[in-house]
Amino acid sequence: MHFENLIKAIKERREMLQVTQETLSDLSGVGLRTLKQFERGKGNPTAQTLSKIADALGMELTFHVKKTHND
Amino acid sequence: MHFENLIKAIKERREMLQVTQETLSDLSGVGLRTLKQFERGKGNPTAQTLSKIADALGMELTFHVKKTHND
DNA sequence: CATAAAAGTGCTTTAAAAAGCACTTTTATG
DNA sequence: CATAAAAGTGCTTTTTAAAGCACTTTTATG
Repeated sequence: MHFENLIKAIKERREMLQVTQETLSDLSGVGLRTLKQFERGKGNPTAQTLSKIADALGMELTFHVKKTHND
Repeated sequence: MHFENLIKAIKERREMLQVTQETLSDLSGVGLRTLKQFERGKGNPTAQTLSKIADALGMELTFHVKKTHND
C-alpha cells in the first residue's frame, strides 16, 4: 500500500491543531479504532472515512494528474 | 457522500485518455464492477482502490488543507 | 436503423472495513 | 520516577466493499 502521504498529512494536521485521536473521532464521526488503525498505517479506509476525517480537519481529498518531467 | 470531485476527476481523465472502463479495470487491477459502481457515484471505494485507479491514470490522491477566505 | 462497443445492473460470495470493549504501552509533565 | 493522558492492540460482531457472472441499456458509427 502506498498512501503514507495521506496518513502523514492527517497526522500532521491533527497534531498541529492539537487534537487527540479521541477528539478527532468525535468530531469526524469516525470510530476511534478506525482512526488509530489508519494513523498506524494498518487498514484501508474507505473514501467516506477519509472524507469525514478531511472535513473535520478542514482538509480536502483530491485527485490530480501527477506532474512528470516529460510532459 | 461527497466525493463527486474524485469521481469527476477520474472519469474526465479516463475519457481524456480514451480508455474504456474495461481497459482501466485491467490496467489498474480494480474489478470492472467496482469501477463502474464508483463512476456511477454508487459505492464507497477503499483507499487502495482509489490508489490503484490513480496510479493507472497517472494521477495522485492527496490531502490538503482547504483554502478559506479568512485565514 | 442495424449493430457493435461501451456502459450500467441484479444477484451472489468472499473478504475485510468499521465499530466498540477492555486492556497494555508509550509519552509527556510535575 | 509516579501518574495521567494519549496512543496502540487483541478480540468480536455487523456491515459492506470487492469481485465475477450473466444480462440489459445506452452510445456511437456506418
